[in-house]
Amino acid sequence: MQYHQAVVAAEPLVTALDQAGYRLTQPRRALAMMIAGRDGHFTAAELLDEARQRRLGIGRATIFRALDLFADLGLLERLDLPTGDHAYVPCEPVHHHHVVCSVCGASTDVQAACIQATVAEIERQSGFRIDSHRLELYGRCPLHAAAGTP
Amino acid sequence: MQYHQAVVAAEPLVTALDQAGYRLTQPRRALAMMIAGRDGHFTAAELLDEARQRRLGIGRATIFRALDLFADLGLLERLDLPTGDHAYVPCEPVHHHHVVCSVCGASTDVQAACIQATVAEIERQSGFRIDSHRLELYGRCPLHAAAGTP
DNA sequence: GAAGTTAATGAGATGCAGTATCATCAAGCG
DNA sequence: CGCTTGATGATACTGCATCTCATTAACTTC
Repeated sequence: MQYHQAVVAAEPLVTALDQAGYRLTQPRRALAMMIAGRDGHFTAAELLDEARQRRLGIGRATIFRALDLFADLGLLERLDLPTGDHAYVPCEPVHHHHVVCSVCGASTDVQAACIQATVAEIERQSGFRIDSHRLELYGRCPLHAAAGTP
Repeated sequence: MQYHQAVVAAEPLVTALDQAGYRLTQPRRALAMMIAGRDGHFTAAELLDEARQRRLGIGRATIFRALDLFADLGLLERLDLPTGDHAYVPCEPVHHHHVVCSVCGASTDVQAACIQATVAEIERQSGFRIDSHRLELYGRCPLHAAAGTP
């Protein structure tokens, strides 16, 4: 059983496409449903598998295109797991960070306003002008916090 | 001209291999030199090119194995650029973060002790137990700070 | 310094993620 | 209904990374 985060409904994805002027095609609707049905992060390969198993007849290119599209619209974010895999996380289109459970893969978004101080400190330390940053956190969700204490 | 960070000497890489019980082979020495000669981050592909141009006769598998090895020993860290490319950065085996210049690719390490507070805040917010995190910062180094103000 | 042991190597094959191409299809519009 | 054009999917392709395995050479032992 996975740690439940609020399951994303499919409608926001579909309506966002509509509002941005993209066509609401069957493959896109199907992908929106598949994404909505997932907790936490998922990979393109997982969606490919699911689509194939369900005989939806959706091509690989379409899946990558749709993921790119959702990412452009800020509804998905692509993140890099420590394993080197690329995963996607459904999220709100505001700046935030991801916390990923290393046991079950559940993830959740967090706002970390206080990181601005850290960024400022780093600008001072390095002399760089920081434009953007990515903070990814790995740990164990409440249901797995007891497992394998490091 | 790139922003100069301290160029890493090859010896630490070589001695670390020795101390960890690995053999000091010619390809590994050559790669240590190549890595030491680079500022900032580099990709596996760049090392492959350099090895080929110099006719060192080092196989691609050897390069990837050596990079893995150095990464395991904590002498290199693999990081994911926003473009999706994988790069390696020579670094000290202590926890730190990387700042990467988006103009010239120069990078430098920073310690961000104050991030502990941020992590604690996120643990509280999310209920997760955080084991590790990665913070990657993108911006412009002192030499390119003026370029393309966003 | 020579011989033996075995980690390490390199060439090529293979796997796999992601992209490009392009003829066909269907969403939205009138 | 029919048109226009964005979207699709089959296929081929690219490029990074890994696997396999026979050969090589680094370290050990004597």
